[in-house]
Amino acid sequence: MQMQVVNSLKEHGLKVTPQRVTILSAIEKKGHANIDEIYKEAKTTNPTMSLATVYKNITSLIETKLLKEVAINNQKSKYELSKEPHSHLICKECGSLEDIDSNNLFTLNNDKIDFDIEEVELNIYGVCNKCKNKGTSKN
Amino acid sequence: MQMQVVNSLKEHGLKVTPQRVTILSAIEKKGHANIDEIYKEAKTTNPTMSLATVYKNITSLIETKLLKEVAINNQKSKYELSKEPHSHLICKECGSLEDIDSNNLFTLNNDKIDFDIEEVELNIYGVCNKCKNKGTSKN
DNA sequence: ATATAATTAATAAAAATTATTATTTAGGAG
DNA sequence: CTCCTAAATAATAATTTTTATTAATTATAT
Repeated sequence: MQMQVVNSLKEHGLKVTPQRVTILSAIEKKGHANIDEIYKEAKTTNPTMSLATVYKNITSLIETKLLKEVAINNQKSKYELSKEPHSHLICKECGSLEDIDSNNLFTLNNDKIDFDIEEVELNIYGVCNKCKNKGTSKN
Repeated sequence: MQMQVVNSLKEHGLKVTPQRVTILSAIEKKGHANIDEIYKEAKTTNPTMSLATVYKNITSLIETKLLKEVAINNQKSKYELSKEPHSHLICKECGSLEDIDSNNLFTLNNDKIDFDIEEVELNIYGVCNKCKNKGTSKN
C-alpha cells in the first residue's frame, strides 16, 4: 500500500480506507484528473468502487486540504494532490493540464489590496506544444 | 434598447434578439453572474425567457468572444462581458467576485515557456473586506 | 476481540445541462 | 414594405452530473 498516501490520510485525520487510498493513488498517477477519470482509473484497482464514493471522498479530501480543485473554463474541474504552489498550462485544444513552476514565472504586488489572500492561482490558457505540432510535416 | 449591446451583437455577427439583449444587459448590470443569476435577472425584463435559451446563448456568446467564462473553485462558473484583461478577487466566504486591474498587480515572465499563450488568468481566493468585517463591534 | 461511529455500495432523488421540435422571428432580397 | 429563409425561441423531454438515503460493512479506539 502506498505509504505516502496512507500517512497523508492519517495526518489529515481521515480514516484509511482502500477506497481513499485508491482514489489518491489514481490522482497521483495521473497528476490531474476529473471525477470521471478518477473513477475510471480507480475502478481498475477496485472494481466495486462506487461513483458516489468518489464524489464524497473528493469532497472530504478537499475539505481536509489533501486535494485541490482546479476549476477550468470549458471543462469539468480537475483535482490534484496539494503540493507547493505552482501554476497551470491548460491547452484549449486537447484539454490537457500541465504544472509549471511559479518561481520566475510571475511576481505579485499585493500591497494595496484590501483582501485577505489565501491562495493565488495563475492559469495560462493556450495551445500546448503537442497540439501545436499536430499536422506538421514531421508528424 | 441598449445600443452598446446591440452594436456588440452585430459586430460579432449574431442576430439581435430581445433575449440576447436581455441576457447581456443582465450580465452588464451584475458585473458577473452564473447561469441562475442571469436567468433570474433576465426574467424580470423578459418573463417568458426560457432557461434553455440562456444556456444556448451563453454558449454562442462565448464562442463569439462576447462573453468570458470564469471558472471558480467550489462554485458554478460565472460569466462576464469581454473587456480589458484583469484579475479576480474571489471570496471564499460569500462567493463574491470582484475585478481588479492587472496592471501593477503582477508581471509575467513567459520567455521560456513552450506554449502558445492565448490568455492569462490570475484568480485570488480569500476573504473580502466585507466578510472580514462581519461580526466586528462596528457592525 | 468488541463496540461504535464512519464509510461504503447501491440506488434513488435532485440538480444541471443538452437535445428535440414546433413555432416564431430577425434580417436580407426583391 | 413584403416575402423568404435560416436562425432563434419556448416548451419540454432526455441526458448527464451531483447529492441524498439506507442498509451493510469496516476502520480504529478501547
